[in-house]
Amino acid sequence: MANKNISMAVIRRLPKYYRYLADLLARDINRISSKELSEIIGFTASQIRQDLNNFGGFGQQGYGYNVEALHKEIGKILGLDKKYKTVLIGAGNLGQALLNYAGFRNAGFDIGAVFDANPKMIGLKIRDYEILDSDDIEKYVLENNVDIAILCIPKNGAQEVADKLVGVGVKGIWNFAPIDLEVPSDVIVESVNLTESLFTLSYLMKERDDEE
Amino acid sequence: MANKNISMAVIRRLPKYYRYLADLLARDINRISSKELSEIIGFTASQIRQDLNNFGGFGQQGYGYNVEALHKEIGKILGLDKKYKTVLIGAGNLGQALLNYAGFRNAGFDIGAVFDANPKMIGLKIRDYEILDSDDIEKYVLENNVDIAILCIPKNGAQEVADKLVGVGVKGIWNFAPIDLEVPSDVIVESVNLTESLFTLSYLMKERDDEE
DNA sequence: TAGATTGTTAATCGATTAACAATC
DNA sequence: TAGATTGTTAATCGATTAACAATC
Repeated sequence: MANKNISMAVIRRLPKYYRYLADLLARDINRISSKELSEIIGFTASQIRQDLNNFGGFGQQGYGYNVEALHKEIGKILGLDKKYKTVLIGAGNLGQALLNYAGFRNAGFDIGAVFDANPKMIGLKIRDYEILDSDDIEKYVLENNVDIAILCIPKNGAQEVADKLVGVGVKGIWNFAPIDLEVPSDVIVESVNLTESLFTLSYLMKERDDEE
Repeated sequence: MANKNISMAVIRRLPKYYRYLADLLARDINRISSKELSEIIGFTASQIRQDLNNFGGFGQQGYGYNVEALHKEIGKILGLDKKYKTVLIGAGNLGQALLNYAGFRNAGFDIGAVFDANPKMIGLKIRDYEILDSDDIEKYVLENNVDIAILCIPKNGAQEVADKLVGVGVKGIWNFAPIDLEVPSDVIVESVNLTESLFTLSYLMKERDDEE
């Protein structure tokens, strides 16, 4: 066991630090204080120092932080140097959008195969991937030691697919199905729920209109 | 001004209540206590009662909550009965995936037009929509009183497009570009950042592996 | 009525912010 | 050295949980 329980609030700020530091690097800025970073990222300087100190003392009194070094450190903290064998399940529009998404390679997620349950899709090629039959997922996962599955399937059936995946050793799921998957505690689920995001926008728009 | 400042934490739980109540309705369950709901949704009964009481006393002592009535109330709180004129900007894979996404109609977001900057895309038809030239967005927004824009374009240029949209009166943006848009305080931005979600998954996987 | 469960106040917990000694 | 800024402790703020009187 490595880390003293880092809270989710902190974890979800890390990608933001990483992104803003990359922007600074691109602008050839190689030194930044928590105060300056605070002004561009919108967190308090105090919070920034607290957050970073969860993982180590990356700064230097009187100087601030070295942008390149800090960026690299946060990349390591995020585990972007690790490689994970990944499969994509569901080759509909959203699945295809994700397949075209360059972010995977940067994050070390190597998509090995794409599956779909629709007979009309099986055998088609998208982006170098021949779409495989969903019935063969378990076999593939076992033979290829797949770590992570990206789930782009409808709500119905998502839990069953997740159960199957967990049964053959998948340890992480990036879930786009609008459902809260139930998995054992050693399996990680990170969900992107478009409906919840849209409903939140709806709420905020209504609240905005009420304030007039 | 209507509501005494509801915290974001509460707001982001509302869609989840709405979804679980819909599930209960579909199973013909028409009465539920905070304790029972707690067991299926995973929040404490106390939190559920606190959350709901921000908006009114929807329950009845000794009885619990009427599922159908509560579902309807939360729908109203979320503003799902309101209609918003919407445009989709960026007709790439993700844009197309969203266009096929049925959720919009339920949430009252009526997509009136689809835009893209790529000359090869302009004029093509997807799902009854002829893709229009991004150069004509401002004109369209003004003429049609568009309320909300869905932004499915790359990071570069996203801020400029947002500026344009705000300039012609757009009041809400559902943002899929991996950037923190800067907008006036009366404009709502709800972002879905896939990279941040993926990086969070990466962190949690690494943390999980460290614990072995 | 007795039992159940809410609405709401009070207590606790955790996260954010402020402050400042340490130190580069 | 003097000035700047971190790392870290203490204070504050806000969100969650517990408790219970009100009441259906």
